[in-house]
Amino acid sequence: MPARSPAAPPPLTEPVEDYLKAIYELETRFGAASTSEVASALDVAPASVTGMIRRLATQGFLDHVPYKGVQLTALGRRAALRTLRRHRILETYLTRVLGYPWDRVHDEAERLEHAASDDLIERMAAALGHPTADPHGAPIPTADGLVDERTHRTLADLAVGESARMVRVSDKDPSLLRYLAEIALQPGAEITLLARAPFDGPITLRIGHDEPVVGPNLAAQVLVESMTTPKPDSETTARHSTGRATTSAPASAEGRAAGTVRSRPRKPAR
Amino acid sequence: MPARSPAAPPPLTEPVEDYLKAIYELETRFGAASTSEVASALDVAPASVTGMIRRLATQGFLDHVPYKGVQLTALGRRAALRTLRRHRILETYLTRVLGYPWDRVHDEAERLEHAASDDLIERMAAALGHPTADPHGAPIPTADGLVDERTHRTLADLAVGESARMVRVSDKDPSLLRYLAEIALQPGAEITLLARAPFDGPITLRIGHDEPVVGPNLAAQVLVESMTTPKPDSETTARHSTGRATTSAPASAEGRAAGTVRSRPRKPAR
DNA sequence: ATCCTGATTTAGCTGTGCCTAAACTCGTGA
DNA sequence: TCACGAGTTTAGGCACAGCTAAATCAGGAT
Repeated sequence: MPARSPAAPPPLTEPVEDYLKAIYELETRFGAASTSEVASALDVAPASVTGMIRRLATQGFLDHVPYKGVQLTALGRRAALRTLRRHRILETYLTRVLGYPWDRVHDEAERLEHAASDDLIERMAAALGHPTADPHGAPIPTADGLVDERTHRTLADLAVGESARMVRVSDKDPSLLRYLAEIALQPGAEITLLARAPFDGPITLRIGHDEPVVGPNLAAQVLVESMTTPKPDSETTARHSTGRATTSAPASAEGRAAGTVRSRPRKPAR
Repeated sequence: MPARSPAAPPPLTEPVEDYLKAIYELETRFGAASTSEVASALDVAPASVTGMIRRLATQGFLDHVPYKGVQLTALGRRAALRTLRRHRILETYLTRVLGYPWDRVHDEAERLEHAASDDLIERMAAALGHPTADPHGAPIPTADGLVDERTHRTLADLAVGESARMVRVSDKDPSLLRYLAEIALQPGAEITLLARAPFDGPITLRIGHDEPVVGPNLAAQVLVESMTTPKPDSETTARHSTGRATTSAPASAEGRAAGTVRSRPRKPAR
């Protein structure tokens, strides 16, 4: 066996990849990740997260300010994006090539992402024509770590009468995904918000010829974009042209001086 | 999350699957597996094998007679065959669908076999038309644990002038596989032994229009079968018809009474 | 019959990654 | 201003799967 090329980094363990990925996702959603958020994302005890975070910090994957939170370094972000790329390419492959329903790809990809080689992932990507979004609309990072980091409005933000195109939904809740498929609310779908009952009540949509009524809870999970372009491409196919994949690296420009952690812009603790 | 169906066995860990698979392969080759054979197959220290074997024995996967050897129980054999099925279907899929060269599928399958769900494996098998042999000619166990356990002669056993069809070679040595591909010595190939130099010397073959000369060492690793059938199918494709997959279970009929281990039929220790 | 040697097992230890229980911090509400 | 509680961290353990070194066993050679 050839003794691993010069400066090859030791491969990350499965839990390490999971932690980095989860922290990345929390960071992009909230601006920072707290111990308990990571704990509940990974379904482990908070004390376990503290331990793992200490190790990851000493290995240079993240900065940790005790009692404050955690933030990925460039190294950690690169590792997280690599895992995310694998996950999303796997999901796309399983759906498009092997006929998996979109509510069942997450768990499978979750396990395969740690076992697949870069070579395999790139072969799958090539077989798919280098897709830029997974079946749930999540952008696929490029091999050198660039992602489309645009944020989107949710279905709940639409005004009455407004139309939009469905962009994305989380891949983590199978029953939600099954329901969305039932009412044809999938990436690319055109939606018009017909009515909204008062007091955070149910929302009536038009999707094709159907007029499903959904709760505000569900609506808040569905990301949409305004329909400036007439109809770029509706199916889950190709999607080369849509000009995704912009930058990601410049996170270095902001508060990263030795452990600075920006407070997350969320509703106050209670 | 649904609380796992009634009597679902806890999933096996990756090392456990590796041990069972390795022991199965040693058993079919030698009739029994010794601690040191397992150790060198898995590239771990013999002491580690002793420890793992004890655990596997208490869990009912194998019978262990201290200082003598180890033999799989029906439970252990089923687990081993399940892993073997995954491995070989993965190898076949990677080769046929994703264009992997046959010398690089082993490592990839080795990792994926622990991560892929039964569902994924069966989808791949279906996409391949339920293959019965992998790219190296190894028989693929069926989902309910039946394998073609026929043993074969090796290329080294052929008489001068005899013809045969190449059946199988181990998937574990990439450089050997690359060389075999170079001289077109792959499953299905028709071979005639033209000459054999004395004193265990090199062997001259005819394969198509070429006449490669190979060492006895190599020849002993290549399994062949006589060409009774005129020419069933030569390529690595299909291979439905070849009537593989017979029984496997009846291993119970022989020396399995509480730890009986048949001594292996090999050349005496020195 | 005994001894030697190689194979095997035991003993004791390591690092991961998880756990619970207990101690500590921080920011807030009174 | 200070105490409370939610959120974190520390302390102490456990299971897994590996290691080395030392002890033990089996079986062939003397």
